[in-house]
Amino acid sequence: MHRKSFTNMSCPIARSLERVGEWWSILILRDAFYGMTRFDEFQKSLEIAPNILTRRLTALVAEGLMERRQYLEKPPRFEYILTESGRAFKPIMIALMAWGNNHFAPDGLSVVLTDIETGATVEPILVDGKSGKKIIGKNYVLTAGPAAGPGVHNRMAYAAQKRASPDKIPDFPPKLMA
Amino acid sequence: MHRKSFTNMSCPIARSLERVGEWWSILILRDAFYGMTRFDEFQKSLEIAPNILTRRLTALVAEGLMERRQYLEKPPRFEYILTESGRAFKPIMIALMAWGNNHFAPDGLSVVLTDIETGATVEPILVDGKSGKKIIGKNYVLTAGPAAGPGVHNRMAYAAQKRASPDKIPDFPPKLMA
DNA sequence: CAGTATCCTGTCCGATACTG
DNA sequence: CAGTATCGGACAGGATACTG
Repeated sequence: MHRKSFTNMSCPIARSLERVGEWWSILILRDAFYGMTRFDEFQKSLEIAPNILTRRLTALVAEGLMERRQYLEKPPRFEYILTESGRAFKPIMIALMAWGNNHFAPDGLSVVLTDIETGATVEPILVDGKSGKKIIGKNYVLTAGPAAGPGVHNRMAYAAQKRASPDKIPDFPPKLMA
Repeated sequence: MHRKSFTNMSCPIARSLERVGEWWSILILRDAFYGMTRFDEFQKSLEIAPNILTRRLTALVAEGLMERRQYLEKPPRFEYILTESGRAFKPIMIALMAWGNNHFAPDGLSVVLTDIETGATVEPILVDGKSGKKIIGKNYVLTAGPAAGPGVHNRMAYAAQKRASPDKIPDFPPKLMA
């Protein structure tokens, strides 16, 4: 992160990113979620140098998050649209937004999530899709999944789980026991 | 992002980050969520150069995401613990994890979220805390909040909202109308 | 154990000029 | 409109040595 500051600091997402890392790509995705598709839309919005934008866009396409599609034969014109993986990034964007709004919004909220049917402002929270319970604080831990190797994270996750509920320890990953 | 590849590519979070940007800081936060607090825990886990770890840790403290606390008088020993803002980053981490799990997990899930009471694996989804409705796809848009300025995002958000529900347009931001 | 001190390298980015 | 071509600078990150 060697930009002095992100383009639009009144955006809570940008503010969030300012705290954690790098991220032209994410800002491009953000604009894509706003509905932008064309090179110069991104360029004007982000005030990014054209060569850099090309680079980021190319990378996003290579990573499968965006698709470059010709929408005009002559003159040849292209647009950049989100792929399914790209669209699936939206919850992260929303989570970043919520974080920025709740912790780094000195001047009030500059972006909110809106329910398109009711027009109501949404308060995004994470829940367990199965149980419907809110995911908060200490009730949930990151743990090793079926494909995990025997790393230090697994050991810590296993220990955390054991501390919390000794009788409910799952049987994976087998390697953990070794 | 000029590391060749992140330390542990079997971690879906790392895999996610690989797609979007930079991020030692996030990996440190990840480990903090796993329960790590000490310098050498982070160092061993991340295989990061000590000077870089110092730099990142210092930055995280400066940004208010972690706190450096002395836990031993002599010899002086310090630990790094998440602040409230730091803990609030967890949903983003979870969202990143879910994204990685759902879209970039060629070998199966290596990290999952676990309900500490029941031991069940959690399927994290975003919902509206007020209405309880799932936040998916096209039903929700990022829009300008009360503190927003008259930027292009506002115009696009406004347009999107108008397209979706012409009768439910909110009265903010006033500047938008100007 | 918990860092500090140097030096070096890579690359991400910024600025600018130019093209069909 | 949608980029490509060059050049330069800043800083994140890497390697290594050293300290109380």
